[in-house]
Amino acid sequence: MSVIRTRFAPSPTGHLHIGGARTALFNYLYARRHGGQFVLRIEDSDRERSTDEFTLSILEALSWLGLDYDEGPHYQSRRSAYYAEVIERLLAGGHAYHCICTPEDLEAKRAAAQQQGRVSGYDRTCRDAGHTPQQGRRSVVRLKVPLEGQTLMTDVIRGVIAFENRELDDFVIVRSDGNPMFHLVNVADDIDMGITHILRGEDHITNTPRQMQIFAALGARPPVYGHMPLIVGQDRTRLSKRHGATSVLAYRQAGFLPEATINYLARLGWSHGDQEVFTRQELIELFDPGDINKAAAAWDIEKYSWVNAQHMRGRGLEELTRLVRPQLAERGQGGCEEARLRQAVALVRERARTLVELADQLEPLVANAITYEAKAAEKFLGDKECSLLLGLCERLEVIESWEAPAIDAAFRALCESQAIKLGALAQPARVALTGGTASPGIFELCAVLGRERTIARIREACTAAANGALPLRAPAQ
RNA sequence: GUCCCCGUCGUCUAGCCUGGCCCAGGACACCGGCCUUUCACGUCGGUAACACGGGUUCAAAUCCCGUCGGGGACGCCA
Repeated sequence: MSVIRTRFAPSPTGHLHIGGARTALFNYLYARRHGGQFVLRIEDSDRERSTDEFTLSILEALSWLGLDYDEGPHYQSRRSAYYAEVIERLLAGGHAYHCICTPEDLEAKRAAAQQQGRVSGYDRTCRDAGHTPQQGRRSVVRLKVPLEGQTLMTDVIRGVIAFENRELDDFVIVRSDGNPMFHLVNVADDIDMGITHILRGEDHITNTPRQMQIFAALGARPPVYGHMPLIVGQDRTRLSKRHGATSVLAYRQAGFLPEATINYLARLGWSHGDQEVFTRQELIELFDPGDINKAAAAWDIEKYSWVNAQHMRGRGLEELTRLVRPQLAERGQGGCEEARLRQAVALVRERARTLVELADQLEPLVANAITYEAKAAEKFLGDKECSLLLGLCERLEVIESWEAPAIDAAFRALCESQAIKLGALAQPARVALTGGTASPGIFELCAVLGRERTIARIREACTAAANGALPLRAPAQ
């Protein structure tokens, strides 16, 4: 049994998107699962649309996801000599021919064919014309696909799929400018790089028989194919910007962890019994293309968030603190001392699903100045509440050890003396300290904030409220 | 239009190949109870699906046929 080799072959015409990331992931998992190799190949054969910027972005996204490759990146733009050789072989072997039909002619024929309900492919005008390249005449090279018979593809996900060869047209493999095209370079490279298995999107199903014809013409054995279901939006149409971010790196920005991302991506179309949360190692051990589903899967940010929360829980306090720092820094709150930040993280970690949410909740705990939700302030920072809060401050000042139990006791003592429920004091205190009505437990909150800060913030809030000078913020949605 | 793929709760899915254990299981979301100083977390419970129609069979989500619906591909893009 030879070594399994898979590949990811993105075209650098955009950032790595969700679908591409899952393709890369499955090929990576399959290679790792079987002790094979995972090859990265940049398909930049479209010089017009490929850019270095996108290549770098794709590389960065793969690195963030931890999809490390054993070989590459290979760049198609640097392999012209090899392709020229392959083209020559096809031409010499009578498997390809020069075609001098003009784009305008083809356009007209296509339109006519579609209108009449015929196969809209090339009508093979030049197939047996024996044209040779000539000075001053533009020609493309087409593959000579058999006119009869079938091309059978065995798909590991869908079983055998049969295509009538007459439905395949003599597609272009070399442009008139001499540059080889997708089908040709894709297959030529898969042969040269010894690729044994290809998992790719369902949108390639109809490309596969064409590519298999190139393998046949070159006398090479095609790899094992598996066509994965597409990832679609909630409305079941192809995923696009209007369904939310499609770029993987945008989700890093949104505070998702790479482990959670590959976990969720893997579960889109693949499953292992009832298990929902997987570590990278588990995915490698359990992945089997035979378990991939056939129907398209809808992208669901809610479930992704839940998976992310699960993975955040698996992280240690120290690591979570390290991960959230950049998020805080972006808001100008990166300077918090380590010990205090760590305490704050411990306090809010259970209530955040992403690093961004974590930073949101951390802000009142680490920032020097906060803003207030108008509605909350109006309801909980009236004169009556403020006098209560000022009374609280007096009690807080004399607490011996500034820790949650003692703070708890001070709150309760005041409530008892005023014959009010704890909530009647805790809620105003919460609003004064965080600017909103939702937060971690108030005693722990005070403890992390520190005595000075707690008392100062309450007093400032009361003064500002009395003067109608509270800095307001837009309500959280 | 032609070719190809797909069709289990709103969503991700288990089950389908090897019919009975499935008046269909889990998860997200949603609704309600508990916990509680708020919001979360947690916990307990609930609503909710085999696209439709024919077969085959003692028995079908599972096998066969058809219908309908959705998606993809039809480029000198990849």
